[in-house]
Amino acid sequence: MSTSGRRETLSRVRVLAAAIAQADADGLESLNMRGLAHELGVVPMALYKHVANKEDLLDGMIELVVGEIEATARTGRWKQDVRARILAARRSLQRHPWSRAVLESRSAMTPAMLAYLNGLTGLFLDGGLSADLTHHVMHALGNRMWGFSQELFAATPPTDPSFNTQKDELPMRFPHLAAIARAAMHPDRPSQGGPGCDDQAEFEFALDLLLDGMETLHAQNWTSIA
Amino acid sequence: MSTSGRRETLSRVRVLAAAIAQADADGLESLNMRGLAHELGVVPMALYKHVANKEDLLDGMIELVVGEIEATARTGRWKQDVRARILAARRSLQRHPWSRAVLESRSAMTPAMLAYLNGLTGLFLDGGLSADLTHHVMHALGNRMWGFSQELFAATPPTDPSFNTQKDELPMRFPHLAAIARAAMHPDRPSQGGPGCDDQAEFEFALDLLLDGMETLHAQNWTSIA
DNA sequence: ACCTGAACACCGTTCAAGT
DNA sequence: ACCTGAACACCGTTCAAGT
Repeated sequence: MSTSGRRETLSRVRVLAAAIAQADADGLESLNMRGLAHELGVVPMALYKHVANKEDLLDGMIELVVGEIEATARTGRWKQDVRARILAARRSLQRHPWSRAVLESRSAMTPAMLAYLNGLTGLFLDGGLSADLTHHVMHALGNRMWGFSQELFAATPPTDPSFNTQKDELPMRFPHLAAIARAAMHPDRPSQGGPGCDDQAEFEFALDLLLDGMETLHAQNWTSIA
Repeated sequence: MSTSGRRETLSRVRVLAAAIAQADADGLESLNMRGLAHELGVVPMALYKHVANKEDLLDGMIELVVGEIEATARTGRWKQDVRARILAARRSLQRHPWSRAVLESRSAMTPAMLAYLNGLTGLFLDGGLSADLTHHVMHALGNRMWGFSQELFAATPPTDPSFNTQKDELPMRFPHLAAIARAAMHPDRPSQGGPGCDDQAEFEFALDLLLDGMETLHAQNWTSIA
């Protein structure tokens, strides 16, 4: 009952931190207001003093996580700096597997998100890219600017009811997929993200592909009003 | 009561079609089993004869929508063929604004998704790209292969409680974002997807950036075991 | 004025009672 | 055996009754 017990006084960041811990531990679908309140040793309604509702809770969680993205040191070479910054974002957000779904479900920007976007944009502009090109390459980066892999392609194939098929039949029906899956198997790589795929390597491949393309456009003095 | 009334006999595709219509009309969050049953003039439990549960319903909706992607004609030039196929996917999925969220929430592939992936992969392989490179470029395409814009960057800025700020203060806090927003304003473009952004143009810019980069790698006989 | 338990309005889905 | 209404086990959130 006393304030000196194991019960600390509630605050918004304490609520958000507990929510993050819960989502980290048991997944986003396990996060609910009642359980979160129980975890904090308070009655559910007590949470609503610190968050307006569940949407606000999710906004706050993202705000904290995005705010932790490391402001990487700058070398003056924009391509390297952008690369480092995005890989830093990836390190931060990968620690919270739920962050991708929550980020993508947000409809409004938070200050920390805007700050990250502003910083990334500044790296391009300071590198000499025009505002026009920078605007376009920011769009081209898309959600990859947060360091997410686009894991949909790597999702597991089967478990469909109408799929009453031996797994041996899959290569017959989808021979091209089988071919590239075989190619990915060849090297003895750590299997992660997909069958035989190195998720980090795939991410960096895609990022470098984009960055190199941007560099080429910049060198060509690309403009949208062609 | 008679089967000749306005009540047609229920089937899986009729359930799925009604669910798609509902999500198209009022958004994904408005889709629920009870309301869907009401719409179809049946009792909620009747749906469970045709879909195992709500997850299965969502799987089926995606299956139908992805199955409608046009199998575009082939010219023999892989870059052009991939471009056309992806823009066809975009046309199909853009008709259903909920499809992005549902697709990305799926953890297992459905047959129609595998068929689309297999077809797209085949365009690269038939174009002469190695299985190794094709595997990597499929990852690099990521969810853009479905034609989604990565709209997170274009989300609306404000509506944060701690953001007690005149909107005039935003350019001061995020000058780089203001600079590229100004650049996007310049031409008299149809505003869509973001402030002053042409969503379709941005999508094609990013797609072409990727395709051109892939072409360069292919010309260089790129391999992952460098 | 503040806190909080019960209650409300929803869900997806189970289950048992009816036919 | 099949269908279906009621019920169950959850939600997020409101609200009114306590202090």
